[in-house]
Amino acid sequence: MSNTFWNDPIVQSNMKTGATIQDIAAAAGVSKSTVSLVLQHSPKIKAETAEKVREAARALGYVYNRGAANLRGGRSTTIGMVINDLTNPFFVELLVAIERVLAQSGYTTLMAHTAESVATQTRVLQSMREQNVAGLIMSPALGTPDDMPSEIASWGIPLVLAMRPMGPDVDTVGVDNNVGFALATEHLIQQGHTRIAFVGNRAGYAVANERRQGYLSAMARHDLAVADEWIVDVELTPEGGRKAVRAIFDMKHRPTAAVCYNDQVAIGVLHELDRMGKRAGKALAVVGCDNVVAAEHTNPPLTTLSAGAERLGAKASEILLNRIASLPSVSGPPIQYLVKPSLVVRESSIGIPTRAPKAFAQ
Amino acid sequence: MSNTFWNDPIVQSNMKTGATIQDIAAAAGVSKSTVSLVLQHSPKIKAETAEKVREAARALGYVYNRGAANLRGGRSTTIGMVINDLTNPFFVELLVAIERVLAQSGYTTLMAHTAESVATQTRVLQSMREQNVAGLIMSPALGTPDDMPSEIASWGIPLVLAMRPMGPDVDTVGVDNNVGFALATEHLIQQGHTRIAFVGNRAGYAVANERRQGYLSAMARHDLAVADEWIVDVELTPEGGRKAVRAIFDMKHRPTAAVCYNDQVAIGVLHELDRMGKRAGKALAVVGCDNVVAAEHTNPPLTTLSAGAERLGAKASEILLNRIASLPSVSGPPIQYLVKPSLVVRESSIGIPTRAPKAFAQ
DNA sequence: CTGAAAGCGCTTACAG
DNA sequence: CTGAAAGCGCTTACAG
Repeated sequence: MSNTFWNDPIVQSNMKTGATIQDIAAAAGVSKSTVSLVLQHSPKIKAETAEKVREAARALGYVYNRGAANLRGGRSTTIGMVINDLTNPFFVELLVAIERVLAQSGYTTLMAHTAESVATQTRVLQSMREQNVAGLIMSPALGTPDDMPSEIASWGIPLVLAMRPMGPDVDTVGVDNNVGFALATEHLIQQGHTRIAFVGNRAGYAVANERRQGYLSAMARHDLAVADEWIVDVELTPEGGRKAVRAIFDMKHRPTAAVCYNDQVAIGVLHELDRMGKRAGKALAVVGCDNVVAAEHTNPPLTTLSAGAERLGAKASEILLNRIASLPSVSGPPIQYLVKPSLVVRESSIGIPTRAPKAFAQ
Repeated sequence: MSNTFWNDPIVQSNMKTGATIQDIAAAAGVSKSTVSLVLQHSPKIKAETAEKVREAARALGYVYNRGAANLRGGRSTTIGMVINDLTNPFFVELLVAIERVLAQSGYTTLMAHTAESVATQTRVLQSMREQNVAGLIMSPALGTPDDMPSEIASWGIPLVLAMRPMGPDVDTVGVDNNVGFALATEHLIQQGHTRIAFVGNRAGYAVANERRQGYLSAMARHDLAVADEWIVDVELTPEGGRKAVRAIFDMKHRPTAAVCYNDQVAIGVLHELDRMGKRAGKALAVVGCDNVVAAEHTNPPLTTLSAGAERLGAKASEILLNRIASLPSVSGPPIQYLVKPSLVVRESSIGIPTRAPKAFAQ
């Protein structure tokens, strides 16, 4: 086991297996029941007894075994979080916000990343179910089957969707994409643009449809025609954004502005413009969506829609915790919490440095 | 419970509490023991019996209760991951890599974020201990007390540190910062620079010391003097990088190049240069560290040190899984897996666009 | 090849 | 205010 030729890494190899409430009971001269109640801060136990028990627990280096408690009590204090894309900083900000709120409420977060794979997502959900999670927050992978929410419901596990709605019967936290993208488009129109592209089309996916629709409705409202080629179908990545710029500069009736699906795409757009020796805001006005932290530090800084990952994450946690608290009954109608985004105007859409970025509320 | 004024969200409120192995045993006409063995794919059970049991399990919609199994079996299949800073994409890439490897090995990842708070970290570790994690991977918060690793060892939980070493007795996965920053500095010297700044000094922290030391050793090796003010002490954030640029352009003997603590800082440097109407690579050659995905899409693209978050994460998981497998004994000497970073050269350090970035191995 | 029994560490009625 | 007893869902020797 130990070897004379090296120093073992500091791992306590033959620990006495941890103390249990049984050991505490013996040490304190009371019963297991009493120890358990003390640990739960029950008012039923006399203060002196409680103190004696706590003292014994301390002396024995006792560690509460939450798994055992959950098994016996029929509860669970872990919550599963399933994220489709952690390479997008927006989802990381969301994750951090959720983890913080849940931790404050005494819950532990099981984290899983699907990388937009439905197969991975299925596996991960199965695993979380076996881990007996008390609830799930999920940003579903693209292509998730429509019946996934009701399948999860049949497991008896409350579910809150984040950012990607799947119908009115599922608790959801997200963004009013239609309103947001109309706002972004209006901003560009107000800057005098009439030929405006939409970059990052993904026909068939709800969120993409809403965003495109918001853009189209603003264009229509101002009687601005939209050429087919202006709806640029590229991947929702920086690389997609770069490709879109090349496409745009090949068009005969070239747009002078572009609304991007999200900041990831917009960052690619900014990058390709720079590589071509062009300046965003001059050669092409650019607007993104999500207001990731990095959007403040792009060159030039990126104008973008903001809904507040922090707030959305907190709301998702709150809804889920309420559902869990009311089990086994259901505490009210399905909740669709949709934030109307505001526009954070920076240089990428207006061509001159703004020293004090203004947030225009919708 | 149900209300006539709204459609309840689809949450199964009065689920029959899930089937257990007991139920399966009854349905299949065998004992609990047999069911348990079938579930573990034991070769001791006859194929026909196993099939009959599996059939019954399927019919009852049985879900394995991993918590109960772990309690009885004295094992644990969850691993805790404690990350100091998820706003830095490098750590996200690391997290994703680790989570993927652990999931493949049948482990579930408990995730926690400390935001560099030692107090939060202490709380989080306590919670993971109560959750009975089988092991811990941790990127410790700045200012973590030196005895934290031995404290965790005394709990009997294997620990692997990531990116931030805490002495030779603790299993660690990380980067040879000294070698890396010497390499980065040499690169700038080869470009003809003689006045080179180091941006992002944090005296007293091991990693910062190593990085500064690597820079200083390269300068010394080429007999280049280093003015005190060139060691720029700023926060390790984009904002810190911006501040550093302002400081540098106020110096009388102004440096013409800067080695940055990490990509986050470098991105701030690039940004402030742009705001001042200057071009990185021309006005100031810039090198970062981490090779985050975004470094490829900055304007101009960022030259940076790369150690491969993917590889580091995989290695950390592998080391931890080996330690767990060998418990309660210790499988060998402490492991210090230090990657020698390579330099990915892009435009920010050379002033002209590189179409095909080359990676110079150390 | 399969079953009966004990027990992982805790909580929760139920008595007293 | 405290204790004895049952049991959460599983695994693991031990018999047969």
